[in-house]
Amino acid sequence: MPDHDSDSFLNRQTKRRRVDIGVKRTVGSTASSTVAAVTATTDNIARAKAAIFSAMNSLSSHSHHGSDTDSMECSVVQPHGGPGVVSASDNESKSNVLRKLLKRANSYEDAMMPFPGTTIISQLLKNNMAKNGGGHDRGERGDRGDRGDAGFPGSGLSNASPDAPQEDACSNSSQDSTPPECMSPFGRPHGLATFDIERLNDEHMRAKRARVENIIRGMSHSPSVVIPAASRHERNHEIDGERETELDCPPPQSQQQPPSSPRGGEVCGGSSRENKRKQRLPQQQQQSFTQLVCQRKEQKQEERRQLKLQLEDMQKQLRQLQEKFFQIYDSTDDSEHNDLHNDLHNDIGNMSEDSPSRSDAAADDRGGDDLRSDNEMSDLDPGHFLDRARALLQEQALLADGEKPRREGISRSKAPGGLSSSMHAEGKQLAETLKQELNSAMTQVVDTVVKVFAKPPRPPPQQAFHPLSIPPERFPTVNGDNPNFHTTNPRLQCFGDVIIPNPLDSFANMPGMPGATNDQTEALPLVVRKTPSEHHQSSAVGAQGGHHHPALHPSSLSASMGFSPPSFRHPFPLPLMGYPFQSPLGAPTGGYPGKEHSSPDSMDLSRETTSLRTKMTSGHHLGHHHRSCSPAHPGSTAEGLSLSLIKSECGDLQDMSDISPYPGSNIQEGLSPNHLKKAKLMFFYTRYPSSNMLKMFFSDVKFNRCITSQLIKWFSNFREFYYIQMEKFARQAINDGVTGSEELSVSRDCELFRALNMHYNKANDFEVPDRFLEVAEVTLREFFNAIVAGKDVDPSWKKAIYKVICKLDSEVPEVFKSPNCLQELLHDVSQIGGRSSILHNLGWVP
DNA sequence: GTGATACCTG
DNA sequence: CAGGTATCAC
Repeated sequence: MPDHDSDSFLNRQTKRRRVDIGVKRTVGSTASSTVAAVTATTDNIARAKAAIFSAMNSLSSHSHHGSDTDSMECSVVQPHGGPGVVSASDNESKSNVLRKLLKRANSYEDAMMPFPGTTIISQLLKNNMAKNGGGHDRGERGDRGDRGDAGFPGSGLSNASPDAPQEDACSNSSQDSTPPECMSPFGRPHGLATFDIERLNDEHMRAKRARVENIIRGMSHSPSVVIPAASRHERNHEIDGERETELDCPPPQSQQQPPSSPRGGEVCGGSSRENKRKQRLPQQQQQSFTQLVCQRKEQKQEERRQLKLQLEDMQKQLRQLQEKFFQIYDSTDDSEHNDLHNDLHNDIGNMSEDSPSRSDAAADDRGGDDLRSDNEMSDLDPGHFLDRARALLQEQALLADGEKPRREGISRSKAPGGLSSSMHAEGKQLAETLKQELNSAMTQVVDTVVKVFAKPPRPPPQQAFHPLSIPPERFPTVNGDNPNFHTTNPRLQCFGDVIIPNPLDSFANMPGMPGATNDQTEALPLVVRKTPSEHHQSSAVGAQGGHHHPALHPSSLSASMGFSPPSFRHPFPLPLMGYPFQSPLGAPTGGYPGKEHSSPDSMDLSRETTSLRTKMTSGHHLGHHHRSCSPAHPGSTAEGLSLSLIKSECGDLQDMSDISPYPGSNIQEGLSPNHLKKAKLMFFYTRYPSSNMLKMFFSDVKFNRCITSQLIKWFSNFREFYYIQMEKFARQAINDGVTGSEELSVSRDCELFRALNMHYNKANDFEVPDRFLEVAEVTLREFFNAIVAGKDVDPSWKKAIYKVICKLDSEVPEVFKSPNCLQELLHDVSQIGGRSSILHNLGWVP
């Protein structure tokens, strides 16, 4: 609304300005121009309509213009001297009415507008007034007249009116600061007796004159006359616009005048021009004066016709409205109908009166009605009253805008009063019926709305858990895992997660999850779990079991292994997160002091989770445990409510698409210590893994930007340490007197290797591939040579080495692709104890 | 502008 | 190991 208002306001202003300007330009065009202008602006139209509507009445019935009216009109009217405008003829009366109406419109506009009399209407009025008053003075004079209400000095239309006057006018205008509010000056034609026609003629003439002058001016731009426009003040702008301005300010002027600028802007751009114009005008005017007058008359008549038509139109509409109004009552109660009818007629009759007086009259009538209505009201059922009011409102709604205002007021006021006691009973029934209907309608609407709101966010409760309950068949797994075990297709889950169900719903539904396995039952709704068999299948390598939630599956291998497969999703989605939560795991068994993160900030959470993870790792390597960072969170609630998942973190929905290609495995929200360990081991094979590779080998992690970045960062850090060690040992070798890189070698016994192994394979439970030793040796030599060559002076001297090393990456054994690779590898080592088995798994053993 | 990387710092 | 920043390539 505000915008609209402001806009409208601006528009109005603009329009107004424009109009004003237009007036000035055309000046003389008055009637026609005015009409056009009026039609041009919707606002004006609306007002005009209202005015006309009221005027309509006056025209049809009485044409008396109460002095009150004038007084009411204040700014505009008063100046005129109200009574002054006595209508001698029908035409005159009409014109007066219109004038009043227009005045009103003006008053409205004035209030809004910076400039008082700028409105077209006001100008029109002025013109009319001017005619009456001076009938003859040229526009210029009129202007002056404005300044001095009393003045109206130069009534002489005298075309010839000399320049002096004109100039004066300018100066005067500037001097006279006729309050803009009062455009009336014009309006207040002294010669009230003069006929509208005359006035119109005058106006037309002036307008035409002005136009002609403008044209002439434009054509004959005589430089000779240049008068300093020292005194021009725009307050006159109105005047100028109509008269002097018209004359003085040529089109250019109008152009120059900034619409927005207040009067000042209105000042004719070039005083010189004005002067010129003024001087010339007289001549010009004389020439075409006759023609102008004729045209003016015609225009005016046309305008009147149009206005009449409009009024008639409105009257028709009013009748229609009345009919409708009565119909309503007819349907309800005849007796009342009559009353209402009468009332309405009375009102209408009042309306027909002059608008101003009408309003008063209406008020009076209303007073009477009110009294009556009050009495009746006491008997009236409130509901009844409301119903009636509603009906009326509806009716009104159907009607055209312009006219309604009045009617509404009337009808409303009457409505109550109109209700008769007889109607009371029936009315009650009607009211009841309406109430019921309304209630039912409202109920439906509410239900609909509720449904709409409830559904979108996430499918009803059950849907929320769909991932779990949906039959496998419907969601074929990508990796070909046994569908039966894949109730939790990662991808599906992800999508499902996107929509966050209402926590309450989730809880509510939890118990009844259909088709939920035992795990599921225990588990949280969103938790995705695999059955033991599923776990095995899910892993490429096969073998690991442990995807179960520790609590649920304490015996799972995972528990024993450092790696716990993540299979559990957080049941409670955080409302703010647009993302699903997979709770990584099981750590949750409550083993972790983990914190619950209710914080919506996913980013922070992610970091936090990571940190926690890291800490946890270092702190306690919970044997089983959490693979994902989020692990910590779940902890607080045994249920695994791990809000931690919240961490969907960085997770952009986009990232969802990055989900690992291996749906078979459970996807975790974050990286766990085990992932770190795995990454370290992978470093023995690849120093520069691509993001795709990482996704491949960390298929159990839901990849998103954060995860990817983190993994990359891990490897970056690994490299950093690696190269630091290489440089360190290279320099050490140099210091030790090593002369050639050939002398350098990296063996499992060397200090360098131990340092590296300690860093990447602290537990030393992993057999470092020989290939790594080779790469390490190459790297060491590169550093050695570079340093020896003094390349280290170059800040980027290591880049060359990096290039070499990055090409030495070897393939990472498939086993690493398994989420449970650590379990497998370590398990084999620890449980089986056979290194050979591990090597075998890694493919290192033939 | 973004992502990847290197480098530095804590 | 993570955070931050700078650089480079796309």
